Amino acid sequence: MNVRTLCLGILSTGEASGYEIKKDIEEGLFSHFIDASFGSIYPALTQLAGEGLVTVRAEEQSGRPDKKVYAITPKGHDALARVISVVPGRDKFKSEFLFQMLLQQYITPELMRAAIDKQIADLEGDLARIDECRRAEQPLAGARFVADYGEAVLSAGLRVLKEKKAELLLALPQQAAE
Amino acid sequence: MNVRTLCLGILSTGEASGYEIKKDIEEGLFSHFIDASFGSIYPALTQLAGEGLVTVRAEEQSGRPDKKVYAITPKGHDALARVISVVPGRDKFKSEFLFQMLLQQYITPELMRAAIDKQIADLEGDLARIDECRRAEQPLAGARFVADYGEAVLSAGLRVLKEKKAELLLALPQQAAE
DNA sequence: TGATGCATGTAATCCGTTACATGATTCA
DNA sequence: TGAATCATGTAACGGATTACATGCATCA
Repeated sequence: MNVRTLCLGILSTGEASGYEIKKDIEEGLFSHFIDASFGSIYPALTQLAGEGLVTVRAEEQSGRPDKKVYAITPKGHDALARVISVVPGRDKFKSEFLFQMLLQQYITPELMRAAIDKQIADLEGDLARIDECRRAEQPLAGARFVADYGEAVLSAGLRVLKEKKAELLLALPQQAAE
Repeated sequence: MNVRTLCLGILSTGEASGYEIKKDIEEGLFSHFIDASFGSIYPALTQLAGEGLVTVRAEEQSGRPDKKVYAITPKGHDALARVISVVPGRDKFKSEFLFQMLLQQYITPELMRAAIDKQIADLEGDLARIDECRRAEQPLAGARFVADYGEAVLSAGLRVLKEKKAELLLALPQQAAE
């Protein structure tokens, strides 16, 4: 699933500018299972507009570039329905953290601790974000399910991490645990 | 973290050919948080050998191309220790499945059911793989932790999915649930 | 006899990130 | 005064996937 489809999906919930789409991806319900940068979002929107799948409207602003507000068209809805109508591919999960834990013999106890603490902070941050999304009323049908799924997965990881942290640090050469 | 480092990491647990490395990535402990294809593994190994971070030994075989067995060198160990000694980046999780669940209004009940069933099968497959890894004795220090973490995360997702499956299917337009 | 596993490699292509370019406003 | 937010865009570059090329052995 590419940025093109992602933009179409977000626009299906209401009009938005490229900048706002980026924020949705970073802070919204999409945030914990999708990524995209401006460098891919802006070209995707231009392309989508060129194909008539979205419309553009320039909103004038003082002291800033015009805000380009995109809205999905019926043709865009059709295209979205089409690309989304295939059995989805496998989830992809990449974790430098787990790679590091596997190869812990090569790192210092300090780095080990820093890595674990960062991971805990990341997970807690993600959970907080999901919580916020829950508060805000979501226009999407599956919002609650996605929030529940994300919360379950993230808090399961967090739980294991907190349980095993002391053990992981104790197993290291010298140096006491926290 | 790139395929180069990944190969180095796998070779740190013992010598292997490119083909075997691929199998490790697909079936071993690495499988649920890393991906790589032959198209990236073979060039990475050639590069690594060129830099003296690994050695190559050709094992003759009947009726097949020589098997090239790679082994990490002290220089390779140093390089691995160096690249691994930074606080890891954020986990990256991509899920077409969750995207589809969010946009469920656009898909048919049949596809919905197929997607959920596939996700359940994928998760169960991953869990079975972790279980197998646990049985096999792992040379890596963090193996147990990574297995525990992976199992917790995957089974949390699986639990939610099974709990909400009926609900998800009932929420759809016509068509009865299973 | 046809799929799957073993075994290596290259080239085209895709898709995306990072960095750069520009610049006003607002908050601390 | 310096950072963060708003706002859009391009170009260089990187990194990996996919498809192609080759071919024997084994199992069902």
